Amino acid sequence: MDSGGIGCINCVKSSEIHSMRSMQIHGDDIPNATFMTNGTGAAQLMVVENRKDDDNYGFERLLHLARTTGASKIGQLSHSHQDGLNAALSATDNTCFGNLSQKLTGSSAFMRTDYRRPMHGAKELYEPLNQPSLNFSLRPSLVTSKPMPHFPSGIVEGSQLNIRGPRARDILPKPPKPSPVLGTETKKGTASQTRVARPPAEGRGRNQLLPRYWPKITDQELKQLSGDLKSTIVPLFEKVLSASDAGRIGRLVLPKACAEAYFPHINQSEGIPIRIQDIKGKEWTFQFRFWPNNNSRMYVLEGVTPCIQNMQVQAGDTVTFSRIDPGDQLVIGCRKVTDNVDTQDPQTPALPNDDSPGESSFSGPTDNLLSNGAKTSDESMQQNKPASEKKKTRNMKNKRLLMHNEDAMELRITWEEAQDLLRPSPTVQPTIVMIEDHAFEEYDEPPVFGKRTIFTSQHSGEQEQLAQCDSCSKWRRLPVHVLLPAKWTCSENIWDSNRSSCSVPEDINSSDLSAAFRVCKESKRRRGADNKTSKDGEPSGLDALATAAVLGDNMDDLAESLVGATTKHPRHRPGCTCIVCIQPPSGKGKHEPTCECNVCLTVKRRFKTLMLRKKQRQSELAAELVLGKDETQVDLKSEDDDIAGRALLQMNLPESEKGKDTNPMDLDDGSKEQLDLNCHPDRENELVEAAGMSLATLIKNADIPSGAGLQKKELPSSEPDLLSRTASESGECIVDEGNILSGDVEQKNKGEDGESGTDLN
DNA sequence: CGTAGGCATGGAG
DNA sequence: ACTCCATGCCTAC
Repeated sequence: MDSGGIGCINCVKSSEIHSMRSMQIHGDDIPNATFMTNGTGAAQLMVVENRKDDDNYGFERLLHLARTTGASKIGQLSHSHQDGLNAALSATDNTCFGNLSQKLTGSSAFMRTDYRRPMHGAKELYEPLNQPSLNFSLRPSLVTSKPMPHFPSGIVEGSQLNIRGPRARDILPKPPKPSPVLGTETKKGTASQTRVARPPAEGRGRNQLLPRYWPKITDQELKQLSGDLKSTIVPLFEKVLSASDAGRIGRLVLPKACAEAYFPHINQSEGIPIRIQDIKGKEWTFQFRFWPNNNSRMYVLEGVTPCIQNMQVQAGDTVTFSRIDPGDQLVIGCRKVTDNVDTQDPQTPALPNDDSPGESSFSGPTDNLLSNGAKTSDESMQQNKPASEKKKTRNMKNKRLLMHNEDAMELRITWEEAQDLLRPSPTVQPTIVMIEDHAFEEYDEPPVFGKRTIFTSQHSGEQEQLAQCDSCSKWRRLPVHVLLPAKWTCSENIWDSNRSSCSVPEDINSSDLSAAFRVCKESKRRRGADNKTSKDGEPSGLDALATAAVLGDNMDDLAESLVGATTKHPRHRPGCTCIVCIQPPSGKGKHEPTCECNVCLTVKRRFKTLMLRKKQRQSELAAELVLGKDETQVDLKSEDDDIAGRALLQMNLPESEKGKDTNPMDLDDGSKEQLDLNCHPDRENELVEAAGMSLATLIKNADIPSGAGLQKKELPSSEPDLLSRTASESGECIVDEGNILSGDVEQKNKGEDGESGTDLN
């Protein structure tokens, strides 16, 4: 069960809870509920927190809810969430566990839903329960907005919310394979190259190992390694090297749980010498020891510098620890960041590399973060700052990067929009269960994520549906009742054989399309207006930008420049018209600040317009600046960030969204957004780099003095805020663009135009 | 003064 | 509230 559970249940059982995605729902009676998935789609939880420390009424309701709906388990969450989760997930019956009445106080209660469809590796646990899948449909009044990355995030009032368990499978990464045995081939004849987190091997307390330390060696690598060493290799754990690990001090901090699980037990702080082979069979001797630390221990391997240098790994790269089986011989290996671009565990913090020219969003080659005694770029950059600020900056950077990795998998979409994408089989009627005045829909079959389409009326008054081909991006008319899968192409247009090929021209003229977009947009706006309560009466940065976009220039020239789009970027779909894909062949990389290509001109022009409007607003806010200077500055710079982000973001919108009559920057208009469930963690870098312009460059070229609010160096690193604002204020979430907005502008600028950025301050 | 060793600190989870 | 751990920092050499 160990190996079976690791891919799923154990993900939840372990401290992976931190990487779970959550959404909060405020109910009338249930104070606060959180929906969670473990990132593999393996387990999903309905968590209801009891916010009143001295009140456990929530539990009784939960219990009732769980029993009524057939949830298999109900339990409580401790404050750390983990104990409760572990206990609850370990329970196999349908009862409560533990001392709930006592533990619930000041804590939480939760129930888990089970699904008819067994999750990966969880068969034993799930199937015997034989529970129907549970789908929660919450009344509009229950929902509020808090982003739930991974799963549709951001909740908009006024919508029914269906939470359907197995759905995650459609959009989440594939769960890890439960095959800890080395040399195991997953498919006949070929070893898998999929890099997955493997369950930890046997060892003391291995169940406590954080998944980020789980070895992520591919079957192929494993096979090769085993072959090279002519032994069976058991991957134990791995660690991304921190700057200090790779530093010349030569101390590699070992994760405590890993050290205790797989290294010899040591009683003395001085520890013991330990011999570890590298993958070439060369033997190294390190001192394995610990430092007392807060009644605990901190394990380090000392003297690793020669080995680190020999392997030519650096901060950000991963060192792996394995064991030769049988026996206790340890093997140290490595995996460099560049080998690993597409397979980085989203939870694994990668070290920053501001200068890397980016094929990877989280880190490229980390040449300047190094170990050989030279000042790293990081250090150099911070040289003149006081220590506290250095530290702060460093931590902010780490935090930001961590978020990038995690957010890479985020799906920025509102719950309301998610509703539109849910495609339960039309023949299946949900069972409505009323529990404490809350209506819950229950479906036997998992729903399917559908393609976003536009419903419109023809001149004859007949309703029709417009859908965009994922291959050629042409819009096709479809019968109104049609439910499309998430991916749909012209060839699947079985309703119109004349237009069932991408080669057939679009039969919808642009004005019709624009009109349809407009209708959708207005409809959505109306809904938004009904639901949204203005926070402060001030337009947000996003709104200001959208307004600016409306009042600013049109995008015709950009649209023109998009003709002849390429698909050179491997992550982008054919027909993608993002700034990367529309690059001229020679334009890979940089455009000079003086470049006058359409792309650059548009970026510059739009940015200039936006900055002018920004300036105008600043003067209007002058009085407020005097009154509450600091606070306003924070707001302003956030808005600047928004503006810059959106100016760049705009460049990445699909061509279809750059219609002449539609406002291409209006993120409120989700109707015309093609939901893209792919994540493009690398896209923000590409975007800016492809344009060859940093924010600072843009500002310069916009020829606008940086105002009081424009403090480029201090662009906020609080991406979640920005992102949640994007989600909640605009009511729209965009997968790719969410990343663009997530602070990489700053990184980018540091890398390409750091000095200018500083000057802007 | 430079460096290494060892512990302390504080952010993050 | 608590642990973990990256790294700061003090002290001895």
